[in-house]
Amino acid sequence: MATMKKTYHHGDLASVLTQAVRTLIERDGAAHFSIAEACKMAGVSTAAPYKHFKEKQDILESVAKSGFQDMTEEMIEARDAAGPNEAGRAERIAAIGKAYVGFARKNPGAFRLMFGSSPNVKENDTVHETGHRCFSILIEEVAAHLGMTPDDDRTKQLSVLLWTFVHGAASLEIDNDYEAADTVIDVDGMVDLATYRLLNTVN
Amino acid sequence: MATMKKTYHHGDLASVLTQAVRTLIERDGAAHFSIAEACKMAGVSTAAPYKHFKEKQDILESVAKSGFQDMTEEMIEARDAAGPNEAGRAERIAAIGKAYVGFARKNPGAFRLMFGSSPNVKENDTVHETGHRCFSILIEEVAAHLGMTPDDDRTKQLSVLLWTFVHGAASLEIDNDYEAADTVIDVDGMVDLATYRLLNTVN
DNA sequence: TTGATAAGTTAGTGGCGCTAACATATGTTA
DNA sequence: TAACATATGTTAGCGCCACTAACTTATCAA
Repeated sequence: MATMKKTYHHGDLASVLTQAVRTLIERDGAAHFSIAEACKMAGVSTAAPYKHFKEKQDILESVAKSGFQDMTEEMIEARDAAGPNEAGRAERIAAIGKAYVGFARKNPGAFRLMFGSSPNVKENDTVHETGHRCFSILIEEVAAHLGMTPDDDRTKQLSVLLWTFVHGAASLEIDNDYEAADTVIDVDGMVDLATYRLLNTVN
Repeated sequence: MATMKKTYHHGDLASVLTQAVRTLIERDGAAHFSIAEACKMAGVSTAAPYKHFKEKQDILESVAKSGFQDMTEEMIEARDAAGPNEAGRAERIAAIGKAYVGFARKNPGAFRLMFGSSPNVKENDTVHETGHRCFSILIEEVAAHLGMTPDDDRTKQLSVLLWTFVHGAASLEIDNDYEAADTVIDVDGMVDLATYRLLNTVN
């Protein structure tokens, strides 16, 4: 399928369109990209997408899902590169946080789409599930750190605390809001520091 | 001006439109509201706004500015209600953080507009300045807490650390992302806890 | 070979942001 | 008070967009 050309049928339009949209989202933002332009990039008419997606929203959900998959991969990779999870070591958790911010830095448009609510792509079941699996990477690591189960509410509460910080860091960085602080900001260093302080013993 | 009616000239269209847009932004998001609908609400033709604003973006900047003013007021009020700023007390700083989250909760559309970047309203000088003044509320409180000047970089760095957390909390809450954690979350309580832990001694 | 279906096309609709040309109200000055 | 300049409305229309209807062509299975 990938090598088909010059046929009346495109061959793999759904995934080509998803990729084109992802590119446009990084350029224009999820709110302002146009399907029409993605069609030009893919070399098809503006009506073609509607054979694969019911509406614009569906394409965005497809993009969000692929974003969550990429983010999960990058978090796992960063975690594994950070050494073992031993008592008192916060490096693996901090590495997950820095991967989270790193993903946002590289894919700001996708990041806003994945976590924003206009459009709200999270009500789609598969997007929701993919996002949930992404969050569970952090949950598992915090559970191991605390010596508790992933289901324990103390595990969840601490994970949410950590998530909140890195989400703020990612958001403020990609939206250029740190500029208001009039000082040089080392976001990764902040994540290290905040992880250490927020983990500080059990609640 | 406020009581004029039935005249050919509207009287106060700019501020009526700004208010209509702010209402629509809360309903549809800053990306999806339409000027046309705001015109219907104000009872004027779709061309009328362009006598007061060069383009859609200008109306959004007007909305963002009024949002920052409201947020600043609410932060000041919450801070003053939290008692004196004495050594070891973090209540005033936490109160500012909770007011930040509270503003976002009550005005999610305006909040996203103020801190988001699509559309980017912060390049407008007066918006930028109003936002800067808002941030300085926190800076001053942290400076007093540390016994340092607002200009000291340690003051700024710690302020940014605190801001990052509350911004994450506000964003995740209004975008319904905490749902992924599958547990009850007390955001205000989290802000208290995080403020205490992040303040913990000097960097 | 054929016939159902998948996946393209063109043409068109209604809504949008925005502009041009025009109309009317307001306020200043002779 | 008359008349002009300017501010602030109007209608009409452009080009772009999401999306649909009706049609055409390719693919695959019987």
